[in-house]
Amino acid sequence: MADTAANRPATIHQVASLAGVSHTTVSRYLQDKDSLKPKTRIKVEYAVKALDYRPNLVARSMRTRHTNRLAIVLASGAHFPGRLLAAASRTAHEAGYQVEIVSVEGGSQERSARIDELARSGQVEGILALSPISLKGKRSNRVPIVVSGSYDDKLHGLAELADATEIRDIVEYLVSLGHRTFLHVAGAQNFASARNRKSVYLETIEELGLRSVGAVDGDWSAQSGFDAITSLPDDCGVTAVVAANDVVAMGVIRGALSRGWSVPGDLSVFGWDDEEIGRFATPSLSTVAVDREAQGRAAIHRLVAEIRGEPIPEPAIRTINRLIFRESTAPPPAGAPS
Amino acid sequence: MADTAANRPATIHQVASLAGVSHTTVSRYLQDKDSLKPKTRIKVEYAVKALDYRPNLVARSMRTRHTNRLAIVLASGAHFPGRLLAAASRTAHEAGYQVEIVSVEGGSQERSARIDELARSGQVEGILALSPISLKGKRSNRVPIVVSGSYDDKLHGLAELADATEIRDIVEYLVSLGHRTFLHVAGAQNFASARNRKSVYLETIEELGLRSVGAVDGDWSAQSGFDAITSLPDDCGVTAVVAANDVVAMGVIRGALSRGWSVPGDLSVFGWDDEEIGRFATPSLSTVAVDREAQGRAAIHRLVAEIRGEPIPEPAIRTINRLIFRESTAPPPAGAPS
DNA sequence: GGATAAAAAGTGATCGATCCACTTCTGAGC
DNA sequence: GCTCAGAAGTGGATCGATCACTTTTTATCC
Repeated sequence: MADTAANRPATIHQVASLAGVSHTTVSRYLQDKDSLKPKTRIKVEYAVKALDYRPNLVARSMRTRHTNRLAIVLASGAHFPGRLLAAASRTAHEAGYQVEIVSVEGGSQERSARIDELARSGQVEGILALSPISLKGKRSNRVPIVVSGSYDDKLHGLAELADATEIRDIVEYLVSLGHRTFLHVAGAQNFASARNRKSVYLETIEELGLRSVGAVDGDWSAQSGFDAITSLPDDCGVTAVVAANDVVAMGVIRGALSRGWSVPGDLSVFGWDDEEIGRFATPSLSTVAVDREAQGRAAIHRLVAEIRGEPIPEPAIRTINRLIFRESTAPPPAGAPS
Repeated sequence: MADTAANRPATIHQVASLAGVSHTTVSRYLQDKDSLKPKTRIKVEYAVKALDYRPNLVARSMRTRHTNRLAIVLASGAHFPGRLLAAASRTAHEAGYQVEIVSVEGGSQERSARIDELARSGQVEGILALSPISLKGKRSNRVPIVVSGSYDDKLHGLAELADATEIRDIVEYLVSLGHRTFLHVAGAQNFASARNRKSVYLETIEELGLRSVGAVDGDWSAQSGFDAITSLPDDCGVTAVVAANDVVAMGVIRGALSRGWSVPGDLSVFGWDDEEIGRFATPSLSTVAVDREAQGRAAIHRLVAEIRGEPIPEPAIRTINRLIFRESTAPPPAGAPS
């Protein structure tokens, strides 16, 4: 009906003139409906509805100098942390921000370049990086960047310690079953979570006086787990594997079967992430249930605090990762050295 | 050095005055570096570098009325189509668009509302929906919306027919092994891909004169596959299951084992998606390798064409889905009726 | 009823880019 | 020297909001 020649969306001025008020009044209405006299409010309300008016967010952003948008950056190709993102998204929403997920291809430096570009384009107010990035010295960034703790090491304390603790718990559990000789198939070493788990694994092995036949650097893939097992010498004596995550664990199990080792009869395998398939695989996977929702919430809270210049919240409620014991772990075979 | 009092990013005017040219010239430089005389270009180039100038994209968008941004919408809980997104992202980039992935919670109507909001906020120029949405009559949307064919039914021909064909191929393959009695565990029925597969399954059963003990509606989860199998009567005689995807197939297998049926000895199971874990599961999954990259590219091409008012590209190169035969399928047990 | 304060509404500038309609400068070719 | 075309400058207008002020209206109190 009231379309302009160009068929453009209605502007605040059109609303104002239809309502018989000034554009300022409409603007006030948009920000706080109660600051208007009831009679005026009704007029504006009517005009907004009649013209099907939606404020142009680009114009608003330009004037207010903030976009109310956050970006979450992750490496394309890497596993997609769906639950974390959902929680992060919801948390950001509650804080008044829109979230946009940017999947960046290429290596670490390419990603960093893209993040830098994003940071300075004026399009987002903060960035949460879920993939490892290398921000070299030159960063005079305009917006806060939070690198999630469970994926890199800038976010001390958020989830790192938790990661560490559980690896130790896993090893201790396996020891309690009788295992003495271990293997760790680590994740990609540019991820801090992978580095942390690996170093805690090594520490624990040393402190408890156990034997490790290696801590193999993988890339989070099932293939890397498979390769790690199939390339072991026959007489290595390993009876328990701590895998970087559930997918790697699946590869480890398949590799073990391919050499005639039964799981868990000859080899126990522990995963990480509690993915759906782990519960239904055969054998089902012992794993670590990670509170991804809490991680997502915490990361966004931290980011929002940085944006607003508020004190950074302490990760008071430590994320609680729960060990889940299923079929892939059992006591070692009788013949194993102890 | 040249920071303003407010420490704001440099504007085009500051660049112009440092370079000793007009702001118009700088603007020209930004759009086409070659339209400037070399001497002028160098001056501008220097000023841009010295001030570390980045054009304010918000201001630019406001004036040009386009944002060069696309949104890909997906349901927050659903499985994340990583490969498709990566390809879509890259393709969009090549066409000059930034991609933002919006993960929307809630049901179909909530999602549609969010998409509508997105469509009219003036923030994106096109939307690719990967989750089922119900755009009711009232859509007078400002921007094109493409709903991916493999996930819903607006995008005729992109992948629907392909979907259909492969289900038939699967059944025919199983028949060639000797199977006569089938079960289909379908995906969530608000997904067109799930509906298509189901109807092609039913058609094929009928046309080939086979027996189906049911086409159970699931929700893409392993649990739904597990439940479908465990709730079958003992004497149903089923020897082959066509699952909605690999995760469902895992659940089916686990369910079969839980009732003492061996896979593939007593029951053959076919999956869909060729996910990494399927290759390493035990038994490894027979499945359909889907060309997600091609789907992502095609969807973006179509969306960009709609945005630019160009003719919609025909899905000329049909996405080729390849059947992969692994351990989860074999001839039926000797005792099965034929 | 009039003074006064508070609330409501209006006016015009502003954000940082592009676009427009000109004018002016520069240099090559004849 | 003249013409002509391309490059560059000039000075605004424009996009659609918000915001700092100013002005008008309303409410309150004596």
